[in-house]
Formats: sequence, structure tokens, C-alpha cells
Amino acid sequence: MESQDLRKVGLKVTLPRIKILDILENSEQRHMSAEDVYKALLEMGNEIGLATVYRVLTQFEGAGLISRLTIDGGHAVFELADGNHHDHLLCVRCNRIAEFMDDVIEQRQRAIAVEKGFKMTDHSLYIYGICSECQSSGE
Amino acid sequence: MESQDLRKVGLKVTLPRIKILDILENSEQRHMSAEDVYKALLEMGNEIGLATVYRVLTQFEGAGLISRLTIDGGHAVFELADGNHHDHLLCVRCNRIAEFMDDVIEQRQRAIAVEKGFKMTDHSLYIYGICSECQSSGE
DNA sequence: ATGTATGCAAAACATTTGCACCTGG
DNA sequence: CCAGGTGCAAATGTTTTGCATACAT
Repeated sequence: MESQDLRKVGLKVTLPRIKILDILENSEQRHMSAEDVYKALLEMGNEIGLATVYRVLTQFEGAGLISRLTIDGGHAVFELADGNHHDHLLCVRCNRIAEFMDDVIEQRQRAIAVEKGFKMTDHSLYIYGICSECQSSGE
Repeated sequence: MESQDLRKVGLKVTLPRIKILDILENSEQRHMSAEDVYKALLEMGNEIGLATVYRVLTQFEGAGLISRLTIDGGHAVFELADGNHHDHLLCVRCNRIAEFMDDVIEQRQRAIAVEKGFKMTDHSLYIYGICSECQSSGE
């Protein structure tokens, strides 16, 4: 019962929040923009305003339920937080998103921050390229 | 004579382009947004439209004269290209930008792309944190 | 009941574009 | 002269916000 998840993070259990969480958990796409979620809601017959979708996604992010990735400046997509930190590979042809985690990189980043006198709070790493499917389809 | 730089990359030498290149080369800040450049132009008494600033910066980027960094989604800043690839550290307090280059990370990124079947075209890495100045000023 | 949440429409931003006019080579 | 560049205003796309109404507890 996912309404528990909402209560647990201190969010009042409302219909929009339940529906949005449901979509995030059950959609076949792991990464969705606010617009994607909004359209999915409409398809399910839920009349929820786009502004509410944005507000709820931001709250979910604040609560740690989801994380926000910012793609190529000015376009955000969200993914369910799975507790495991990871970075992303983005296909520049089909926009497919793959994930990876590399301890060597993570550690080097920490070392660089120290070297430069920064107290690291976060980091973001995106590798852009052409995924195998797009390479073979010559697309 | 920087008008040569413009001709060299195939851009017609016009007043806005000369002035904008001049600002990029002589400003004390290495990283500037379109708005920053626009304001700097006004301060120098040059009446150049913001739209032109955007157009020219985009052309300069295409010509390889400058590179574009995208900060926290929906805000671009430009820096003069120095030929050497590097990544960035951003201070979340004062927005200071520091640069670094790490061969270990560069190499791991290439390896990961191969591992995941991606033909890497580019990558972007930002380390966010609090710079030493902001740490000491307790700001 | 009562403090939040929502919906809608309008605002905010950063950036881009259409189009008539101007300019560099 | 003429292709390309510029200025202005209007359009864009995404996200945020103000405010009156509706809802969860």
C-alpha cells in the first residue's frame, strides 16, 4: 500500500500524489518528465493539473522518493530513487537512458574536491553517445 | 588583432562579433552568461541586442572559439576555449567555478561507454560543493 | 474546522525566431 | 550590390506562482 510511503515521508495522502506515485512505480519507462507523467495521468482518466504534477514531483524529490536528472539544460526527468547512487549514459539519437556506477570515478571525484579545497555536496556526470541499438539501426 | 580570429573561423567581421569577442577575452570573469555579456556590452556603451548576443555566442561555440557549460538546468555560461578539455567544480554558495582535468576519470568514462555499448560523443561532469573561501567565511 | 493541496490561468525565465532593415566585403 | 547580420518584438518551452476553491485529518 503505497499511501504508507507518502505518510512515511510526511506528505498528506491525496489522490494526485497517490496517482503520480503509482505512475512512477508502474510505468514501463523508468525516466519520465513532468509532461510524461501528466500525459500518463490523462490516459488513465485522471484530471490532474500540470502545475500539480510539477509541485508533487518537487515534493517527492525533496522527500527522497525520486531523483531529478537534468538533461541538456532545461529539461528535467525523474526516476524512482532506489537508494543506490548512479550516473547516466544518454543516447543522443533515441534519448535512451542507461545507468552505471563506477567506484574509481566516485573516488577520484572526492579526491579532486579535496585537492581543490571544495567540500563536495553533490556531483553529476553524464556520458553522451550513441547506444548500440542506434548504431546497428544506422539510424 | 582579433578580427583575424573571426575571419579564420569563417565569420564575417561585424561590430557585434568583435565587441563580444573582446568582452569574452578581456573580462575578469572567465565564465559569463549571455545576460552577463549583454550587460557588459551596455556598460561599454555598445547597443547590441540580446538576441544578437545569443546568436553570436552560439556561432562562436559552433566555431570552437568558446564552450558552453550548462549549469543546474536552464542556465548556460560560456568560456573561451583554450583547447584543453576540462571539467568543472561549482561552488553552490558563491557560484565560483573551478576547473580540473583527471585522466583516470576520462579513461574510466571511455571504458564505461564501451562496456555499455555506447559510442561516446561527449560527456559532462560537474562536482558541486562549497569552495574554500565560502567555508572559511562561514557564509 | 482548518491548514493544506489543487486547478486554472497568468507570470516568469532563458532562449529562439520572424521579419524588415542595415552593412561588410 | 547582395548575401548575410542585426534589432526588435513576439513566440517558445518549461517550470513556477497567485489565488479562490476543495479536501484530508
